[in-house]
Amino acid sequence: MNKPQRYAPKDVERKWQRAWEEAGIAKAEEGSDRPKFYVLEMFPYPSGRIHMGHVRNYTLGDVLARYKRAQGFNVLHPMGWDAFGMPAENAAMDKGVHPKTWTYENIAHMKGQLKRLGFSLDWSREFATCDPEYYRHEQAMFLDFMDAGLVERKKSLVNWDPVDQTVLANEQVIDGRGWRSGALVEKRELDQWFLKITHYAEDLLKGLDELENWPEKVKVMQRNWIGRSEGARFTFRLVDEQDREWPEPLPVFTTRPDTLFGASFVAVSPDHPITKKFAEENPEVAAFVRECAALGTSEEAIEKAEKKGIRLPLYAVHPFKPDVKLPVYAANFVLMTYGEGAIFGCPAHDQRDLDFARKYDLPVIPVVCPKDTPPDKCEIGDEALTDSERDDLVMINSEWMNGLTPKQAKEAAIAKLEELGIGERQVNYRLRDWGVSRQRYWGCPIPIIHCPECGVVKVPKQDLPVTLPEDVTFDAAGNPLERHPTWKHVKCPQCGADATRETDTFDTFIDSSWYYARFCSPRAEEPVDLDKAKYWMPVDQYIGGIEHAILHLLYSRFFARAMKDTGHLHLKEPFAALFTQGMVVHETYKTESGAWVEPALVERRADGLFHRETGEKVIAGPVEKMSKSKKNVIDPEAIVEKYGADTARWFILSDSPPERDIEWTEAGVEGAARFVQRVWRMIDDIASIAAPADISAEVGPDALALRQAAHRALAEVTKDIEGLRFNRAIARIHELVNAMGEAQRKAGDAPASDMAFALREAAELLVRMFAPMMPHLAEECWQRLGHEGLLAQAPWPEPEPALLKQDTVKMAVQVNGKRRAEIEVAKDAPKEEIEKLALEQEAVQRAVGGKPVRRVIVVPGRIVNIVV
RNA sequence: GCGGGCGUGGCGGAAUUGGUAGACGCAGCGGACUUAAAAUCCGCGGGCCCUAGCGCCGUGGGGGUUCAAGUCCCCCCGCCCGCACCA
Repeated sequence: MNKPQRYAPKDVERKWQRAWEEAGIAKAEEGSDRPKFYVLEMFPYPSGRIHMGHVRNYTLGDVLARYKRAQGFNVLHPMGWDAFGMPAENAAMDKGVHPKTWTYENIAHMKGQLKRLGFSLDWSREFATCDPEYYRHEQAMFLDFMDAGLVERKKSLVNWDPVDQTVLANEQVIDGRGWRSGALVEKRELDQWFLKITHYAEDLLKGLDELENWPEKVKVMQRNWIGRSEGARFTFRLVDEQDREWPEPLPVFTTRPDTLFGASFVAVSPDHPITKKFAEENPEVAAFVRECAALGTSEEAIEKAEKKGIRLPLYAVHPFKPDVKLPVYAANFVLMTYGEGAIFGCPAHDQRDLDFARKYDLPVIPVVCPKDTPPDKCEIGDEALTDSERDDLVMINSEWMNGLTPKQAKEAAIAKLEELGIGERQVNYRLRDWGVSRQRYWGCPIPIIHCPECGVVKVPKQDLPVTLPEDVTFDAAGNPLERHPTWKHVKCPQCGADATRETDTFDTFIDSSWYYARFCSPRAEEPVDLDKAKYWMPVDQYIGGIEHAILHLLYSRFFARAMKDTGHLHLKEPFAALFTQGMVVHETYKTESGAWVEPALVERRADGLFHRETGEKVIAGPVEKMSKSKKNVIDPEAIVEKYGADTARWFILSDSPPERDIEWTEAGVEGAARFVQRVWRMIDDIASIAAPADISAEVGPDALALRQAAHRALAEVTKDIEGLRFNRAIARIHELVNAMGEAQRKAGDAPASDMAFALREAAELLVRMFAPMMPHLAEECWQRLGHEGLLAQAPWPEPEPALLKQDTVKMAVQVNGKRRAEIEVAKDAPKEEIEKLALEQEAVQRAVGGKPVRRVIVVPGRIVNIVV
């Protein structure tokens, strides 16, 4: 046998990548009548370099894309760039690079990295969201959304960074300070654009039930986020301390109208108009409002804040008992943004109300009581009785509702409120409208002009896109669009008067809320070519990180609905199946002085870990998500350089199921690299054996066993890929390679013709089944095996049914549930025969020990259990 | 607090509908080859025991259902994630 050459991934991979590109293997076919499969991974932000999370994400998608292609599907597997966002502006401020330059350079670099990983992406459909050619459609759709009543402009409180002169997202406020400037963040009221996602609250909630191939976890998170609750809205009559009627009645929302007879106070939000009114004339109320506002910024403060309130000189008249007047408070735990910003307090049956009542010495009147407790014994201590669904509860102290269950009482109370004409049944949602205005440069300009005469005017569609000016500066705080000398000064398209452009840009989440649809027709004159979308949409498999469980995925579902209602799309649910992959994690390292050390600088010696350069002792810390701050980052480019793309792909698919976190280890990668070499040697070896093209001669037992192993592995791997269980598929492939190695060894240098055939057949099947995971190695092996043409274009093999059938099966024999022997029987052997054979076993006889056999359970193909 | 998930060797993880627990990989140990090393190949590998067996125990803990439980039911413990004053 000639000495096999080491497989050299670097040259080989480049060669096949070029071949694939020339053959256009990844190009989705237009106008095809084949069934389609749209596999999409969340597109990356072009931060500069790809990271291991990308490698995992895109490898998962690529395996599926290649597999589906081989299965005969017309596969759409596109890639683009989520290219607007803050880091580009930060780079501009830090390094003086223009955001556009920075972004497009990053894209070019990362595209090269993705290509070197061998992902079969249809690059002809590529776009970046910062291309005017992309965002002009976003602007056009926004105008259509306006016409459809899905856009609103209103004042809203924002986090304002006084140093950077910009609005911050909640996530960018850390302990009340701006994450970049460190300045104390202020609440400011600004005019903002909103998309009315609440219009679809019910539909977004209901739609979740249809998404069978979404993780339950994500659906639950979205359900909670939408936060539907059923209850009643009604109004209190208010009177002042002189018993004079207050001009405006006070609306409140409650989910517990059944507990109305237990009400002992009414509370409004510190931001409520009533509170504000009293704050104007009463300094104590004003102080209280300020105190609450100050507390509002830090999340921890909210968590631990004590229930606090201040009396307002008002009383609320109980709707069912006109002679009862409830004191009105402004209270810190009542949110202006939910419901009506006002509540009635029923201390006996709500924990917050109870805490509040104990503090201010308000009555606690139980109105719900367990059936078996006498009403006069029903007392509330420090814990409110909040249950209302239990059937063993009855209403007490509630006049005409006494004796009803809380459930019945809810209905009765609502009916009464309706009869009195002061309230009705209402459904409330936690979901708020989506504020999309950002005071930033590097985003999609909002296509609006403010005219002193005409007010808000839409930019006419023929004037789109409103493009970003490129001659901007980043040397001052604030929005560069705001201070640009000319950009914002325009004539009103309606009356021609001097007017100003909207200088806010869109939240970048808008960009990613419809890109999946654009990929169907990336160069269309319309946002989406409906004919194309009708073929390609929905995305059959969407893959990405769990961190987008709510925002991106909910916004996308909203956008699809809004697009449908404005004629830009034909369906409501863009992603038929969702897969959320786990993170790539790595051990962390620190020196004894506490400095983080990157893995590349850690040297493993017999007596511990040491810093490669300084020689310091290094301590291994917990395994955590790769992050720059902890320096536990492995650069994919270095891995590809050292081991090749296939090794990286193989390792990241091995061991851990894709939905779980995977630990990146040097040893693991080495193992994957060894496997690549082993496979190559084996294929090279088998390729040099002359094998018959057909097998008409007698097949011996060894050859048959190998054939069966290969075909079974194929069947298993096919199932596993189909179910995205790539770690299992890989285990099956390892098993086949082990079996082949054994057969090879047994057969020696000159195998008989039946074995030669079996080896070659196994080799070909092996190569074809790992091809989606290690496509370069597969092509090289395919060629070595004498094939012409690309494996990437070959169909998926099918196992021969005859070889999947087993003639005999091994069955365990248990006595009283304990395994005592194993028998081999014909697969279709009758139960009686199996039973007889089992009882004949020596070990079984010993275990039975002459005791009478009470029962024998035979599960054909699985087990025999003898009960004595 | 509410909701979701998880708990299996030294580690990552397999295990069909309840049917031989620990597939496969990593690390480890032993051996072959070699002057030596690397590479490669082969083998071993849950725990316990002065009883080494035809033994006993074993999937976070306790109980239950069953001929049979990692898997189903009840209770408890621990960990991870999400939401959190939502009336």
